[in-house]
Amino acid sequence: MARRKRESAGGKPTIFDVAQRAGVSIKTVSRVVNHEDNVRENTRERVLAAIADLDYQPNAAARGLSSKRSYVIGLIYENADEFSYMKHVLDGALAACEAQGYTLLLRPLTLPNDELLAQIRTFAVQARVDGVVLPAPIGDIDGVVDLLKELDVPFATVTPRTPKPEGINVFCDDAQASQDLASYLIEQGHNRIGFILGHPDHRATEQRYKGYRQALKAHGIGYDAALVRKGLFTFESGQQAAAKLLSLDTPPTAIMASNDDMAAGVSFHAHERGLDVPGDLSVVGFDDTPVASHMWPPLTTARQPISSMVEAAVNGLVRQLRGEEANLSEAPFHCEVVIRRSTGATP
Amino acid sequence: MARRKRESAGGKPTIFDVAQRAGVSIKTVSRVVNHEDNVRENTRERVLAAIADLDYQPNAAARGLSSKRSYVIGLIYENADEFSYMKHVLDGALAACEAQGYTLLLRPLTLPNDELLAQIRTFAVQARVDGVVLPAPIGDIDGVVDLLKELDVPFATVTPRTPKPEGINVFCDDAQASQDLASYLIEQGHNRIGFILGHPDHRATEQRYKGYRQALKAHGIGYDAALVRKGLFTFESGQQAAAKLLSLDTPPTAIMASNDDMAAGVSFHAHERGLDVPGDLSVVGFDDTPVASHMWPPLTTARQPISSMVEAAVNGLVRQLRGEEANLSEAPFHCEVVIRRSTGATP
DNA sequence: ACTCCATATGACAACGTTGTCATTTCATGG
DNA sequence: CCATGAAATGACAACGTTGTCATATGGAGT
Repeated sequence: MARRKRESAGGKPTIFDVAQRAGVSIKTVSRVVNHEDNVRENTRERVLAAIADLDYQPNAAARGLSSKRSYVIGLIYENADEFSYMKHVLDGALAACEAQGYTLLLRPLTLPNDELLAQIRTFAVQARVDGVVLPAPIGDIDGVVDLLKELDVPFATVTPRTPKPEGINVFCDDAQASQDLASYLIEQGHNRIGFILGHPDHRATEQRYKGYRQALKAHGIGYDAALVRKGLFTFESGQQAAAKLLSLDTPPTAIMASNDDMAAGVSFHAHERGLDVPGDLSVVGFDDTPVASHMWPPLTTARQPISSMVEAAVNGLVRQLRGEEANLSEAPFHCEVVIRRSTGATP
Repeated sequence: MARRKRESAGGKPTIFDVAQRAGVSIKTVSRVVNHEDNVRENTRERVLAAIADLDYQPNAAARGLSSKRSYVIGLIYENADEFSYMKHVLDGALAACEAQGYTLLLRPLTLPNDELLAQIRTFAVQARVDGVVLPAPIGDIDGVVDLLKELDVPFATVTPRTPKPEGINVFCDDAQASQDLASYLIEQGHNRIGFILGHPDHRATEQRYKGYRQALKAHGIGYDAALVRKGLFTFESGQQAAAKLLSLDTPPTAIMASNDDMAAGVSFHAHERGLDVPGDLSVVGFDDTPVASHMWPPLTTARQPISSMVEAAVNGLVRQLRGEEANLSEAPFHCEVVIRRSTGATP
């Protein structure tokens, strides 16, 4: 007269309650919940009705214990002060995880970091994640991808493509966007355009630099090494690079920074020198972070669809975890150029 | 000759492996792992050694299934465009969770939102969180706290204190910091000081307004309602409020905005009008977000120890979950005033 | 040495799923 | 009407911990 287990106590309904109500075995309920084949339509409906009636929610712990999967995806990221890029990463990752029924587990890391690989190993093993997403610059770092392969943890990177991409890789046309920005400046009459490189550990750095050179070449403008300075993607490094560039005997009339923070630094320094932007100096950034539209003057820049890229990465990862084809498009995501008031015609 | 279970397969070591190696029962291993009493020092050491030898990590799913706790803390937050406040919230929450052995589960919400309570209910029930952290402005919203009490989900709020605080509440001295900022302006010679209110749903809004009025009163300056404008904590609302204030017959010589984004809007608008900051207009913000130090001129503002506050909230919550006294200090956290170049003497 | 009690340890049954394999059901063709 | 095999369903044992309760151990007091 009674099931052997779960005498329908006051707690949350379990798979037994649903099975009893639908008049089937727990295994059939499990099949319905997990969208498995070989369930008669009629049966499926009865089970779904019982689930709805009882407001049944599968117990994640039990599921994880039995299936040996955690339904957790790890997001390993650089925890820099500037977080606007990561905000978009987070939005995309959360949206995709939610849609796929996965939980997102955050693992911030500080860079540079000698123990990086050890920390990632600990995280990957200890947290029992089913897979890991590696946005730039983490996915760019030597050894990270190899480590995850060694640990046999599925992963997806969101970072400019390497010659031989490993695992799932989502990327965008940084170089093209950079070229478009530089071309725009050239069309405004600029022919001495300063360029501030990004952090050398970010693969995007070389892509953006490449676009700059391509634009010069396409317009027949000679390359001047004095106009290219190193930077670190920080506001301060942008200030410093701007100071050097504007102290040249023939200073540039426009400066392209490899990201918005450095561009803000350039603009800040120009103001300190009493220069007008864009009257005396045009300034260009990259990323379209909030600071780009809120600083004065607002910044001409390029916007990456970061959330969508990360969503695509998570979706690909989940498909792989489910044993399906990862099935990622080979085409890069497209960056959009945003023209604002920080750029104008040659003085 | 063999245990009944777990013939030491190739997989991860389990509590059985540790028990065998240490020559004790699994229950004793469990006791050691969970820091329970009544384990002889000698025994504890043997178990710990075995754990270290095998690199044993308890299985979270099994633990959760057995103990009926998830070891997950939910963080419900407003997913605004501007994320610098949330970055600090996140840092604090992650740090505390990591230290306490809990996992953080993120639940972004968009505001305003008619289905807010339903969404929170779904999250709290479905995600099986052990507790929830509610930073401002979520913790300020009518009904949220009551809902969690009804659901019997432990929670901690990080938001200005109400007359009768419910659950764990962590807060800081917003009003005092605001008063200090206003006093500083008055000491610089300003006596017509504009004030831009924050979003009416944030409890911090009234606190910061209160500090402004207290400073006026303390210095014997009359209150002028025309100098106080509504805002929404956004850049745009700051611009608009500044436009109104600067169009007055006798415009203010300084404007206090209730946060940095609005202050950036004020500064932006001042530039559009051709005004010099701080020569013609002093501008003050609140929060010390990255934009405050990166905009031109850099912004005088007040900095809250948000990470520490959220850490304290999580720690209090965890203590409560463990059945200990929540044991929170009654003293508010202290905000620090940061003087930068956006403020100066009266023109 | 012996009792007694607190302390330390162990045996074993949950916990709620999924995986494996056995069994039933159903349509189909002979 | 029966044999056949595929589709549908079910029985039951994991999964790795913690909670409960029973039992062993050791030291203090006689």
